Amino acid sequence: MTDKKEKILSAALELFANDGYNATSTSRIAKEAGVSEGLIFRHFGNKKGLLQAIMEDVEARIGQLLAPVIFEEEPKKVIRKIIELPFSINPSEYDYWRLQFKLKWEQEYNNPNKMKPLIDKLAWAFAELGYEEPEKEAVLLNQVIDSISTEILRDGKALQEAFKAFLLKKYEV
Amino acid sequence: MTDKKEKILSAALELFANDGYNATSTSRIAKEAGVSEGLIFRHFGNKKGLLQAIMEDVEARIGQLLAPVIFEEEPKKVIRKIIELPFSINPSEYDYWRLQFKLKWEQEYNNPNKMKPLIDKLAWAFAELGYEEPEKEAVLLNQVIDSISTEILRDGKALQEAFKAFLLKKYEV
Amino acid sequence: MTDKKEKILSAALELFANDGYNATSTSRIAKEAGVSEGLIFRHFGNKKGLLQAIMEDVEARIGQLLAPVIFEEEPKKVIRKIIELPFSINPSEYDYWRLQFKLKWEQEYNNPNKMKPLIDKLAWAFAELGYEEPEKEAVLLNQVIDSISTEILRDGKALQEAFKAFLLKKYEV
Amino acid sequence: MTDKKEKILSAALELFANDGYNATSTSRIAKEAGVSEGLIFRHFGNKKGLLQAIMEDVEARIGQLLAPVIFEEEPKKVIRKIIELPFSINPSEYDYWRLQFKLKWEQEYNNPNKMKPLIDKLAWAFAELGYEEPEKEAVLLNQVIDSISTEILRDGKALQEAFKAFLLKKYEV
DNA sequence: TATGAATGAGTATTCATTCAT
DNA sequence: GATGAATGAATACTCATTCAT
Repeated sequence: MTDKKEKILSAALELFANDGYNATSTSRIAKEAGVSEGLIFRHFGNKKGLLQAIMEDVEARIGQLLAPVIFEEEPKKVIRKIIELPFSINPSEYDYWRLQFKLKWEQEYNNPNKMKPLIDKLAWAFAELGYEEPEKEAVLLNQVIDSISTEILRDGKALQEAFKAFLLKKYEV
Repeated sequence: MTDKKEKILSAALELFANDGYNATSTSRIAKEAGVSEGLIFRHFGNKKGLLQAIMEDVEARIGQLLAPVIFEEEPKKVIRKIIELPFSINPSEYDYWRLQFKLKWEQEYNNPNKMKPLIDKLAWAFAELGYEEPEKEAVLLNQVIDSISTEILRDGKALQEAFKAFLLKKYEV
Repeated sequence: MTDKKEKILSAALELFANDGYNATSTSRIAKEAGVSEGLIFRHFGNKKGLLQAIMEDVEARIGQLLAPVIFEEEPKKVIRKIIELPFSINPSEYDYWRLQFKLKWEQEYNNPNKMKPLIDKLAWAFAELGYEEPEKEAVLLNQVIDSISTEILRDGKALQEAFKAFLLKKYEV
Repeated sequence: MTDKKEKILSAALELFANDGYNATSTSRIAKEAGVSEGLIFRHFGNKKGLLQAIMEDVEARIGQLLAPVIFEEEPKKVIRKIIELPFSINPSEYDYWRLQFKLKWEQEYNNPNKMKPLIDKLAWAFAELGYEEPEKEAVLLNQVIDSISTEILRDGKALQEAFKAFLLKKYEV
């Protein structure tokens, strides 16, 4: 991948994540990336193609983040790791996540199955631990994690630290 | 309020809620409302003014929806009512809520204090019921409600009904 | 029809006729018409719509030009009038005709039936005059007229005047 | 001439002939020719240079096609051969001719003298055969041939075959 | 109040062309 | 000879907004 292509990707990620896809013009991306506007289209075909290229990165990163949870074998640790998940995101990667969350509301890019393996793993863990309705417990915890992530991405992680402790205690993990 | 002004408001609400604020042009709003484009500006000054007018409606409706919870005096009923909240939204009002949730991600329009009275009431209820960390429990439940609302607005309420029962049981309300 | 709409039509006609449809940009049309570029699209939707509006004018004019021939009742006069046809076009209308001829080569706009009534009338005249193969004679003369028109539109009518006399004599009309 | 240079020429010929010079982008030519866009400019300097190179080919082919007429010594055969001319074009060469005819309307490339030797030869033949106004007869027949060619290139030769017989008979050749 | 003509700045995208390799 | 990255100007078209009526 050429230098300029990467510059386009990172400028676009930042702008899409902060201002939204529709509110970001290709001309601003080009300016921010220090690149001619035409180059965006040579590399990505059109604006949507640029977004898709970024989303591939996003999905790769989600995979990386989820891996340690998916491959954890001890039920309690599974739950602990999930609760810690939103806090373990490197702030330098917040833009990826912010974009991911923003796109939830644009049908075209919403992929609810992305979190499926995580929920399945959670359900397994709750079952192991003898919870009565493990699938529902899994969905519930996933929702909480989702909300916490949203808030961290919007307002930073400081406010939520206390909440993490609360959850770890509640789930006894 | 004149007939045409109302038509503009309802056309704009629908379009903003479904396609997003930026992706909706004033010309489409005018067309959908069966009104000249100029009239939008006569009534609301500019596009942002139109959004603000709609958001005032949205906030009024949130108030109406929250009132029965806020004024409930029995702790268990407070919690039950909150859990039932997202299911009690009339589908004809989904657009208001969808818009509200979409704008969460556009800083300018995000007002995190909107839910403050609800969380306070919840905290009070949990305290009454002897929970150890009532404020955190309140935040937790609010987050879950938030997630469920998101999913209902996106995919309809059918899928979530089972989950409601699960929560009511979990909180013993 | 508003003043500015007409100005757009006449600027576009001139430019399309001289430089061709593809080689004429909407921005140049706007400049030539003394009008904002956006107005072209408000009035005609898109560039093709503008061309179509012009072509409707063109066809109306063709109709007007052919009428005296179509309604002529005397065979010899039919032929004479057709031969005189290309010379009777008002130079102020050359742009309409030039455009018409240019578009012959763009499938989308080529309508070979436009001349059908003329050829039919010619065939009738030749039949009346006892020609052996009146339909073919009609096609032949139509072709000659077509060629002459082409040349007049390109180089002016002076050069072709002598040729008109030649044809009138040849057909004894 | 290298392989790739020829591929560019033939791709460009096809596209220019069918879509027109202006409507054909260098990038499409490159794609069609299976060649990098830069190579077009290496070989032909610019887009116009490419067109000129093609037009040289076109003119060579016109020369070849006219030769048998020009060198014919028997007047009747001259006329017969000219009438047969548009039918004797190999369909694999239609693109050359189509382009030639299309460019007639773009002043820059219109060369009305290209047909001069043919018209002169025709005039000579008509004079030999005792026609009263041989030059005018020559121009007339040339025009007819021109029209027939146009139609053959647009719609194929089948429709015009009957017309050829008619002309041969009319001119008694 | 309401319209519809009009605008100027902006949008995504395409184009012919250059240049280092 | 050939490529592919890169550009700057242009292209068709859209947008929010103004204004005379």
